[in-house]
Amino acid sequence: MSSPSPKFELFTRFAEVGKALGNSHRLVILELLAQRERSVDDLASAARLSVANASQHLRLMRKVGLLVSRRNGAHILYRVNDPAVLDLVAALHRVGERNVAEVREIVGGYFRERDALEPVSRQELSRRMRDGLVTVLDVRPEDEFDAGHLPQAINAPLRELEKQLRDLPKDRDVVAYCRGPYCVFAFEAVALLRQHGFSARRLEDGFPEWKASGLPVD
Amino acid sequence: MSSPSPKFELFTRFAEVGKALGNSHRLVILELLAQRERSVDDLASAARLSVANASQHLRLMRKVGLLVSRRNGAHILYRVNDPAVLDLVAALHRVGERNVAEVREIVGGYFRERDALEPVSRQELSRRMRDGLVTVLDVRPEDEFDAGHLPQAINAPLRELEKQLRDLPKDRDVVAYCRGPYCVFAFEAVALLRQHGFSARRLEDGFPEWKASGLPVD
DNA sequence: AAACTATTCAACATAATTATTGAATGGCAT
DNA sequence: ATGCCATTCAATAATTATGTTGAATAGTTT
Repeated sequence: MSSPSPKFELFTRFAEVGKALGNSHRLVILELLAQRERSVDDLASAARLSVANASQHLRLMRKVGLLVSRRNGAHILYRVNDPAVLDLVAALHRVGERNVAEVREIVGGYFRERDALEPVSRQELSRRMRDGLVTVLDVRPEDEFDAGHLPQAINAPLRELEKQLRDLPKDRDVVAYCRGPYCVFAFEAVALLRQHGFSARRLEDGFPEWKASGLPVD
Repeated sequence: MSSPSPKFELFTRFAEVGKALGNSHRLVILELLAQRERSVDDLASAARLSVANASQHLRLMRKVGLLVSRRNGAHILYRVNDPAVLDLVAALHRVGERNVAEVREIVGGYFRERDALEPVSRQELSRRMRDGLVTVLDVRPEDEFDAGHLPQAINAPLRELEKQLRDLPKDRDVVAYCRGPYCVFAFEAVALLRQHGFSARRLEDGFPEWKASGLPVD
């Protein structure tokens, strides 16, 4: 344990990964990239960052192994390549959610009031989909839907959801999902659906978690 | 997503947890506290930090929910209270190990050369312990052993291992473990045991992982 | 080859983190 | 109460992170 031991150097590398997770903009980018591959300027506008700044964040995350990139024509596309990264982000969210007092307030004050009912678990939704008893609604933007979604899911981005309501069968429960457990789209969609008389709940988390757990995707 | 949305604030909290993981000294402290509860000055000397500095690191980790503390007489004792934190640290190590190129070099250059054989998995060790075919060696310091260890394990801190060698049966395999997958003690112990003619391997990870996976402890 | 475009780099100002020092707090024991 | 000890706080200096700007690069398209 004297001077920089090999073990301490390892821990220094691990700490670099931690540092890379230590910025909210980067966590937003990570969530976006958990949905699908995206180019730098695409990400920059989605995360409301300058291109140069987004590029720097991306470079850092690639350096510590959270992301990989490839060239496609004029664009450089980044993505999350390692399922272990999704585990890591999920674990981070879990600890954050459970333990940070202020987070509890935000979760309680904003999210819970829009979702009196408990969310649906992946297993439960999977079972009810087999029985054909449920309408599955993907409320993410169309591009993310196209890059992969739950089987039988209907894409209904929030802005267009109101128009699509008439096409949904009223006699079936609706389960809405989006990017992940803290994605506001699903909460808003459930609120809107209930206003219009639907029996609606949200999936406990989002598409990346569904896919990572080995359940089928289209 | 306009201005500080509730979701972005949540991500800011998550990022604070990430930041707390973004320092190698704090990761060392976390590993120590994954073994057992410890006081501030105890930790400070174990991690080779000043007391004031250790106190600051501990306060930060407590703030974001990685640690909790309680008073015991004149001392304040810190510990890891939430199993989700162990998951998080494990996920961090996994990503770091898999993806950071320099880590691979360190692992390859230092650890692997001391451990030609593959480590033993928890399941394998558990099975062989049931069959009574193996000597289990806990090479952590005595205080950590006393706070909890694998059933039937013999405590042999590295410094005393050489003296204890004569008491170990030579006809049985030895499996050594310590604090976690990157704890040097187990590597050193295996090297020493092999020098003395034992058939020795190390457990793939350490005591906290064993305990967290629900296996029995003494 | 030239013009174009997406991305990265470099330099900078600002802000945050880190470790140190020494002082302050607040239980505990005499 | 008084002194003692472990811990925390406050102030500081050095280091590192962040986001902007504008320029450089490198690959594509015309």
